[in-house]
Amino acid sequence: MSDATKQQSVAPAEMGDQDRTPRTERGRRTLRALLDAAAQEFGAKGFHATGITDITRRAGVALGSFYTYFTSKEEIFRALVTDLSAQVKAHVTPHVLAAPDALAKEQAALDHYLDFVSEQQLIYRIIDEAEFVAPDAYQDHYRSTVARIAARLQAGAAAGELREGVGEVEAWAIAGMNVFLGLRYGVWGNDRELRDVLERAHQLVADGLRKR
Amino acid sequence: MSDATKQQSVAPAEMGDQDRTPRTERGRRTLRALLDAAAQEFGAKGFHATGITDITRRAGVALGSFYTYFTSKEEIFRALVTDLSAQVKAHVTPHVLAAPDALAKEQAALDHYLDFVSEQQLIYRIIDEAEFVAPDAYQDHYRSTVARIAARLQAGAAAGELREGVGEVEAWAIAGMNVFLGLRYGVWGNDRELRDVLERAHQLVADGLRKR
DNA sequence: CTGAAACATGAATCAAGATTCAACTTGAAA
DNA sequence: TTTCAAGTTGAATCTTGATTCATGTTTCAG
Repeated sequence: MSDATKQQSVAPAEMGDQDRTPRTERGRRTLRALLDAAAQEFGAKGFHATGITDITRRAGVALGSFYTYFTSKEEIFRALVTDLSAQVKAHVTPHVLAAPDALAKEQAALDHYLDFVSEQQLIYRIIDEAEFVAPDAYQDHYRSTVARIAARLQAGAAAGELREGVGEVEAWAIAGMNVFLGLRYGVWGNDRELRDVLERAHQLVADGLRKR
Repeated sequence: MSDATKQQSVAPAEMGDQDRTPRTERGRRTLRALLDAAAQEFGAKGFHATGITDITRRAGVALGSFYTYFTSKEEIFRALVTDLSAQVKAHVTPHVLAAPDALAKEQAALDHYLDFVSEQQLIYRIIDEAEFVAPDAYQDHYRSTVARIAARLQAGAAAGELREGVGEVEAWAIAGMNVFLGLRYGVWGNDRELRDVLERAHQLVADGLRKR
């Protein structure tokens, strides 16, 4: 519960009006409790089905306190998306950096992405629902994710490990592949071994479908 | 407007209660108008932001008439998802059948899927939102879509055109790829030439990323 | 110790919008 | 023609739940 939103610096929360950043230790604790509770509730029931009261109840906080930290339900959702996006990145990046070559990097990325999704199952759905609740946050997430993939691919090509000319389109394709595999085998069902999924996907990315 | 939901046989609409299938020509016309209007409204504003009144207003029908045909907002949404799912299939299948070999079939599938998405932009988002509004309809859609892809791949392998052993996992990967490319280049922006996207994606699926 | 400034509280307010319903029309079968 | 099932109508009802606010309680700098 208290690790859904670990070391986050959270939202600026300045929105034209008052500055809602907590000034006290007590305040920071409450804010954290609200974010963690919101992650659980939104993750389990979705944006529209969860009420502010659900969030405050789970956080062990009075209804009115919510508005000390957020101006609306959308605002906390948006903060959560930003935070989760950073978490995915933080979870995956070190393993990518540690991988020896371009193809291994893509495999590592998928591997630890599947990891994260499997662990965070419900919570991960928040990012997907953002497509409808906070489209800009959703686009930011995927645009920056894909930008990182594309940069890796180009570096790999420059190093002579990948075909010349790979770039943005290939990056979107890989991102889509990863997301669907995560949804199907990480969230919907744990039937098939993730290791098997990983190997098959990687073979596809590396060498395609054609018989040789 | 009147072609978003062309020759559909629409929903059974029997749900434990009365049979709401129209018995008159007039009734069938109204039902059609409601479905078309709903597709427009849901597509443009999303499920929660569109009211029943928005739908009936656009359909040129009184509020109460809605409940002659549907028991709830969710029900019409579900009917729409089922219908759109069938439309995508209908749009893509003939071209797949016409393609000469396994790889060409996958290319044709992506090609005409991108087509459909580009044409139907907003409307297509309905299927995506179903992940949260009608999860079972969403799963049905993708499970059956993927089943078709997997069957094609297996047939291709049997014909000696594809690697041995390709199947479900590869099919999910391809589906994810297609969906993301459709979202990025079909819905979000028409910047890059779809032909270029198509070629790059196909090369990836056929031969992978590795330098040879 | 003391008094703002921060923070907490939850009943009351308010708006939106889904659903119901009783009265009215239409159209085609008899 | 007549009649009735099918279809139409929109004002009224009902729920739900987000947001406000007036009133307490805590914290901490000085």
